[in-house]
Amino acid sequence: MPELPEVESFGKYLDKTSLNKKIESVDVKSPELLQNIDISALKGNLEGNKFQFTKRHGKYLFVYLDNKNCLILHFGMTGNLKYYKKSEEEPSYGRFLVNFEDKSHLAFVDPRKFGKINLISKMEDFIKEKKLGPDAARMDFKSFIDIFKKRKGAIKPALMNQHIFAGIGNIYSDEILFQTCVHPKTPVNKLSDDKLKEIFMVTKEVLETAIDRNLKHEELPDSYIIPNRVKNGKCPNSDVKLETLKVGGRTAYFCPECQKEIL
DNA sequence: CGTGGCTCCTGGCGGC
DNA sequence: TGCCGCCAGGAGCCAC
Repeated sequence: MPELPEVESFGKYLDKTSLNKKIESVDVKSPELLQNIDISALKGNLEGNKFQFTKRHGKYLFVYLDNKNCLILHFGMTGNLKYYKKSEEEPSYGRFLVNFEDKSHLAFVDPRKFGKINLISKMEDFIKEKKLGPDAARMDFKSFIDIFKKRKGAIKPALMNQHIFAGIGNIYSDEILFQTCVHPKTPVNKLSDDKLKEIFMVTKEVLETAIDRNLKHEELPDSYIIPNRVKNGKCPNSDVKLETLKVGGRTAYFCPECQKEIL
């Protein structure tokens, strides 16, 4: 699930449910998710304090505490947040539970345990340490063009590379390439300036649309490839059967008619 | 620099 | 039904 638009939604969900409540206790059920901190230090930072506000960078959610430190959540492939009021509603695969004084709870749910939890005092330090590029929803055209003009490899892995721009993953990169009629293996240096500009514009638009629809719990537009990104799925424009390819180790779905390979 | 392969972990699905 | 292999919206590491 969690690429940039989903993480944006998780942030809004946390804002809506869990800010300014005193944290009574914390249950770390899967300590292996903790990266730069141990259980007691995490408890020491959270217990007795409150979540104040959230920020997002790429696929990371930064949850600021009133002690100025910041809890950092990464959702891996299957991470999610679940707020609930009664302990019998505790979800399966809750790896990390925050128990508030008002007896409600926020669970970090993650069946596959690819999620990661960090605690740090400065968001900027973390971004630097992880070498994350600018957030894809906030990138500007000039930096986009400067970076992509120098690239040589395939476009899809470049879009997914968190060191270039952060937030785009396998699913949304497929959408961006579908909307711009670009084959996922196209080398970046074979794309015209106009095409690069189009990719930039469409990236912004796709991310904004997905964020908007996520928040409203609405489906993506019918013209999108994502809802058709299933076995035997068809191109929403032509009814042609979608094909798959391994690109950068991930499965790309694309329309062989709309997205011709440039050789 | 860029790519491909492997790893972490768990559940769901299709095939035999 | 049971078992097996494969796949899954992430990302770090290593070898070429």
